[in-house]
Amino acid sequence: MEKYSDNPLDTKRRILEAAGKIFAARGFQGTTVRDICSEADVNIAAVSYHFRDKKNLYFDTLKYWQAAAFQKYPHIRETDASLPPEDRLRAFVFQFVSRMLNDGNASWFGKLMAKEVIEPTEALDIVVEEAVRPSFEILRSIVTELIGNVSDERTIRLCCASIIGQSLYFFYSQPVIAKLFSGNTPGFTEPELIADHVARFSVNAIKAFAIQMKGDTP
Amino acid sequence: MEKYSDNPLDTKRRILEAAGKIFAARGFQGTTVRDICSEADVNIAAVSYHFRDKKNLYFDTLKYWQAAAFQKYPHIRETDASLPPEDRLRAFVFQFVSRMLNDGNASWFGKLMAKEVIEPTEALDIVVEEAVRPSFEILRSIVTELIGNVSDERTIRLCCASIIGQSLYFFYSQPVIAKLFSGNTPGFTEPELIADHVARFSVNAIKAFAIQMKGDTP
DNA sequence: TCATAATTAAAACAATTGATTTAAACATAT
DNA sequence: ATATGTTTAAATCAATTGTTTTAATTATGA
Repeated sequence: MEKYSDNPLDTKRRILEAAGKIFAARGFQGTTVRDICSEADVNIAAVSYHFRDKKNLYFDTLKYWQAAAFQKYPHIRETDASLPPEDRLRAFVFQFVSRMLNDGNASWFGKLMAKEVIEPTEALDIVVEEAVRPSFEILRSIVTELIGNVSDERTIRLCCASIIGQSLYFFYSQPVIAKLFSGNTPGFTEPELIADHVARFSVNAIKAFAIQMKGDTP
Repeated sequence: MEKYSDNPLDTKRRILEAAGKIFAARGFQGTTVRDICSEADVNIAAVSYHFRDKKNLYFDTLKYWQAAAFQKYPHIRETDASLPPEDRLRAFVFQFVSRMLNDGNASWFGKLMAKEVIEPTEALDIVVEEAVRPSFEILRSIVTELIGNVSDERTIRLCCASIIGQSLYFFYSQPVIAKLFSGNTPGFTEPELIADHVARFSVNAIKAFAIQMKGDTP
């Protein structure tokens, strides 16, 4: 048969790569370790040996691809704080959407995350604490600056949710949108165009909020 | 053991009820026919007898609960066209969110739909054509009226997507939001409050759009 | 070179699952 | 009431799946 891998780490990594692809496509339940091992071109026993069991492999896969996604599309930097909040919001949405929509491997984290949100397992904690919360805190600071100091915590949170919700929709619903518009979907797939729209839409909304609230509490 | 059902239709319906609950909770792959039959308190063979196989049962379950959800929360009526578009948008979002968030059985359709969107099967067609498209058309007419006749089709679609995206987020992300805010989530679970926020946020955004576009094409 | 540990291959196991089979229980009509 | 077709019960099948076992292969170090 085949020769052993040149690098002992190679087998482990090949499994993680294959697992990302297949878990992302079919979910935890829909994936068999045989599928993964076949895709990775390794023996079935390698999963038990390197990862103990399927569930642990799933955890490690999630962490592996989360790291990959955030390495390619890191959180927007603190130094960007000099920019006006409108620009920072657009940059945030762009990073957020790119991290998931990015063609190829990096998008596997987004798909894994989506499945985890819709049908949570014990791994939801990882997703929330290491991906959702950091993003949310950054967004919160942008929205807070944008809306001014006239607003309460609840309003800020709702506005953040509105922005995240829009951003996610363009990712989640790709198959639905394709069917709905018969594939004619200009502006629904390119991260730049999505970011432009979501940022503009949301800035408009929040600025009007700010004006309305200033009127409420003169 | 138990006596037979009083009504011969009872068995079939009991299976559909149980299937809705369990498919919604665990997805197609994560559900076993034994689980469903146990929950429905019927014999395993009843599934083959009444629904041919598991896949067909899943289809019928989807249709059954879709009908139930739309019976309880129908599309907003044409007669509402007399209302201003702001009010109609709020009513739309309220119906849309209630249809999914509604506690108890009716929410099963929303959960089934969410899973179908994230991990599509052959049943995605049913979801898009019978649930998504009709809703989208209604929303489109509201947004068109709201934004005025100065806008192009693409902008209208993007605004519709922003509204649907927000609405869905408050449903999809209940588990994430609960973790993120440690269960302290006022305004994130009640359909009325969600509808208030989403409608206000979106009306603000769209009206500003309308003004900006009027400036673009004088 | 040889011994020891690490890694992989191949086969097998035990449990689960979708589906079927066979016989019994039921309802309905004549 | 009896016959006929319908529905359910219980057992069984065949295939799949996660995991383990055993043996072979490779790398490493004295």
